[in-house]
Amino acid sequence: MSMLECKLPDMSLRHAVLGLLSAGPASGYDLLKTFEISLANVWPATQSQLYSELNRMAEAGLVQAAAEGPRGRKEYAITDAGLDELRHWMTEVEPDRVRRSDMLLRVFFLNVIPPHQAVEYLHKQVDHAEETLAAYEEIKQSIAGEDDRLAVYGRIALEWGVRYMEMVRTWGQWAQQELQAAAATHQ
Amino acid sequence: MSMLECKLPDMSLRHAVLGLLSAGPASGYDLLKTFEISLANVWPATQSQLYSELNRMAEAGLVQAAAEGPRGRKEYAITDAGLDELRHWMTEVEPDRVRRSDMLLRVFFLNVIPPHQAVEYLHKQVDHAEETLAAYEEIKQSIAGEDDRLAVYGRIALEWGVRYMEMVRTWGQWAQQELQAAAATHQ
DNA sequence: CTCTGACGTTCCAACTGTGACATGTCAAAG
DNA sequence: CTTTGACATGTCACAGTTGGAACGTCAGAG
Repeated sequence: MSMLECKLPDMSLRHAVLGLLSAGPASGYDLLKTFEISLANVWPATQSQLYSELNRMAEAGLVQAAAEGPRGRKEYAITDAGLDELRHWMTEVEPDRVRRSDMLLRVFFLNVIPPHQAVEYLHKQVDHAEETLAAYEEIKQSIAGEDDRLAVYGRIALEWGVRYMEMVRTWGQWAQQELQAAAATHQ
Repeated sequence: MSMLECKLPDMSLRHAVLGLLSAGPASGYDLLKTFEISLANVWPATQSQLYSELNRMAEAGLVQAAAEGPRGRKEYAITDAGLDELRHWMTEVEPDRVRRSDMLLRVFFLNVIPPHQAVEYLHKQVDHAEETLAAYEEIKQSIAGEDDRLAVYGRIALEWGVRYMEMVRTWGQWAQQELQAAAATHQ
């Protein structure tokens, strides 16, 4: 009945951009690099998405095209309104916890393939977790020295990744045993 | 250069439907209920998506409209082609590991809010994890008796959820301490 | 008998995300 | 001087996701 019930779109990309710009002005190209390097595993974005979002955000007054550099480079800076919006999103908006996982979706249907293939599937997930874990541990070592304010939060996010991969690894190992135990019972 | 490089769309919804139908025929309405109850946390789907996907799948020969019930009810059954496609997806297609998380995205930008609010944010995540964990543990108890083939995989998926929530809980607690330690250092 | 609520399907508008294509600048290597 | 590759932005079509509106059936409660 009420128009208040309507749900607004997420637009987390917008907030990701605001977050990056809160650390200082940058061009679309700069932001793209940052997305590829440090936000790739949390909120990936393509170039086309980024540039059009920046234009929309400029129109909405959340960012300002601060300076024009060579090669048509446009440097954007966050505005006060943008900073307000970012803080509002950080503190007032409930994170969306629904997380699609086709890895886990497959687990629900493992009964359609023979048990040895199901075990193989789980084994592959463990392998992947171990590889990623090794990569994360290396990053962890490389940033161990820094102790500035920004590094603290980066380390906390990275730690999430480490613990997540450890979780997947032990879960996958446990699940394989579980399957073999079930196979033995049903022989 | 080559046309082989093009990436096909995911269509995991399609495979989720195939997976559900592999357990027996069902109508769009039935499937919708199953999505809402058991797949909600892994691959949510809306009614409009489901019905149109079912029509597309019927056209593609992956499912068949088996029987017409009362109230225009159309019961779909998986075909051999559908089963082949499901098995192919289970064993040959690499799961997509990119997982967007606006909860974790916020962590990257916690420096834009005062430390006490950052701690509060992490605390909220811990609370939520504990609540969800309690709900999962209850489900775990309720299905502890069954030991049929299907229950094995359901239990494995549920265990993932339990371990994930435990991970978030301990990570969040650790992160709060980390923040307080950092605040003390920089006083 | 009428109303309610569950059952059941279809269509549509809006937005997000993806990949491909188009366009052009500038610096450095050969 | 030409080519390569990084820099830099814009636009398009297509597919997936969401929410809502619309339509109709059937069983049971009052």
